Amino acid sequence: MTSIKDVARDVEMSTATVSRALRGLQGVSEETRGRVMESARRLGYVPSPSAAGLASGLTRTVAVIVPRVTQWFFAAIVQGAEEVLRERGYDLLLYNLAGDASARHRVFETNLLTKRVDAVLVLSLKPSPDELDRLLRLGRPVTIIGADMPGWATVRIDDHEAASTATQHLLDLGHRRIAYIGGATEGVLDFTAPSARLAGYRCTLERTGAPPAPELEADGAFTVAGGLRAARELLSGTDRPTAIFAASDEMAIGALRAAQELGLRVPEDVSVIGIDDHEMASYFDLTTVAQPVHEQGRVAATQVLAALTDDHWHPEQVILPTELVVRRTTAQLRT
Amino acid sequence: MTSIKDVARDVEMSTATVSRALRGLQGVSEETRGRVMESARRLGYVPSPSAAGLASGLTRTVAVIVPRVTQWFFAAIVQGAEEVLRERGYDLLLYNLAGDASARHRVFETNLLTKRVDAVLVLSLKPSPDELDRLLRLGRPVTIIGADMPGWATVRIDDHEAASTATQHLLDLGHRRIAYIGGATEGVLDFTAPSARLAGYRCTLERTGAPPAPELEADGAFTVAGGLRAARELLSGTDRPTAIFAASDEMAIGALRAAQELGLRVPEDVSVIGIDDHEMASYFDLTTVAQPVHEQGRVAATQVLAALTDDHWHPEQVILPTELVVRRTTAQLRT
DNA sequence: TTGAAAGCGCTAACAT
DNA sequence: ATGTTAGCGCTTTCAA
Repeated sequence: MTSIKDVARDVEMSTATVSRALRGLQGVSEETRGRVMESARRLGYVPSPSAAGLASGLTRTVAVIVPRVTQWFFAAIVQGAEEVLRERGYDLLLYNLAGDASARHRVFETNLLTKRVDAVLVLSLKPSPDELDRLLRLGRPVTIIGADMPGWATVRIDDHEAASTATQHLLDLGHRRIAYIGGATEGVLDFTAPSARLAGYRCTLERTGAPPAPELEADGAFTVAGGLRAARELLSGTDRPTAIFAASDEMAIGALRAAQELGLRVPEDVSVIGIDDHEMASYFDLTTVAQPVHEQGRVAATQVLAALTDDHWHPEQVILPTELVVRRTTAQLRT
Repeated sequence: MTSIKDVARDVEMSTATVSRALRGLQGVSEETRGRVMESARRLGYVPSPSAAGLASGLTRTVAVIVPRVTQWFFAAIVQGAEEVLRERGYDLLLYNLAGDASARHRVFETNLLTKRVDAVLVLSLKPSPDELDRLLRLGRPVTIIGADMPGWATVRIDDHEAASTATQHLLDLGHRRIAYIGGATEGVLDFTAPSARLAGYRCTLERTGAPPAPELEADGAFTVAGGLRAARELLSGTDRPTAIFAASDEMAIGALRAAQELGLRVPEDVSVIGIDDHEMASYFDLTTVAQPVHEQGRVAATQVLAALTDDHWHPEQVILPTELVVRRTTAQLRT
């Protein structure tokens, strides 16, 4: 393996100069840089990240902690983050918790990340106080995506508002019995969105004078299967809701399925709206409140990289806009 | 930052012994190991992967090169691989090409990976001869998933057979005008599955005496949108096919959509079958040839780790079984 | 603009 | 079972 030393010998210069030339630092004459680059190429020089990391304390690697890569939403954020990291020459270390508490424990509790990454991106997880403490002690930039964590750098949408938009859309269509399918407001993969969305739903309903009814609120675990189960329950009782607001498109898709199973037509018999604008949403004709998923990944990555370079940077809370996308699963209430 | 040296000083032993104790090597008395562990914990010792990597030449990191994480199929494989890597204490470096030729170039051409990872997993990509050459010169275990590359360690399904199963299912239902939606057999994100599946389709048709008709073969680019476009075309002509076999579930979902747009009922007017058993397949009632996606990731990861530890290991070609899953998008031909 | 030299934190070969 | 001793390949003062 040819090292910086071989190149130095080849161009008859010190390794220090070669290192500087290779990294594009200033204070190297153009002629020298040219000779170094040429020699490096000719000798097939490949830098050693381990050696650079050991010497500089920087790894040019960012950890991304994700609840489940198999969920389109998370994968899209990862993709966004990867793009900007790659552009800037950073590598992405993926930690997929996949609903596994021990995986979560391993990533947060052991100081696994300490000397391994320059920054951390946490997706849609609400770290516990203890976990936050460990993240803080990493002494590295951390950005949290999709959760509201005051004092931390975050990138998210206004979940309360998004839920409000969805609920209001149904109200505007004349619906009054509006069910809500959400998710546990705490647990292994908890984040702050579920509670904010639930609150947005309740608030908006209350403004109409209609008090939220507990029997209209169900847990769909933010999965298609969960949404299916929840909607089955909601729709099979007597006095069923005329509309369902699911806090995620996947749950909404489950709800569509439940309606179909029960012989209910959408939107004639029941309207359904979700949040996300999932890649499959348009194929289900799903009305939804779209959020810029991919973009959240890009912004978060940009943010940690800025923290890494800017001398005095301080945590920022970015809130990205959402937009109501009306398709064909919501319609005027039939009287 | 406390290092191995601090622990050595604390327990009054050499760094070599501490290193051995920490790594669980044999040749360390139980008493010593205990004291070292206790001291390490007490001092808040965190190992430095860079230092270990530099000294040992091993990074305990595996690169996973994926066409697009946002596609469920790839994400599921990544998840499978991540599980076994994590169990064994390896980290996963994600390289997402996302249809970007320059990203592909960057990963393969520059020797980015050389001193960075211990092994490489390549998903559903057919490396060019030049790329294969570079992979080979990494001198590291490489496993290719979803492509048929003789001489290399691979994990995949029998694509020819899977396509045959799907086609035969349609034939068994009485269909004769069976269209095929596949994907380019070369390009930036090419792999060997498209051609094998096309061949399986053609072969099976030929056995019935029906020569494959070029006008029944379309390109759906392995995406929902592509499948939609292709099926629109196929279904709007005169003498339209009575069944469509899409080489992936996503394209099949697009085909379902096209049928719906054109006012055709599935399966009464047209049968549709896919390959994969995508997580959304059951919600579309899609008949498909299921493949063990997650498992392919696990097997591939297990394979490279074995290559890393076994003294004399040689590349193996693992073929995982597929299974016809009949749902409600295929039915007997109506005469 | 360049060089000398120390050292980042660990592993591994060789001793004992 | 434990210690000694070289590095691994790079970055980073400090000097020139």
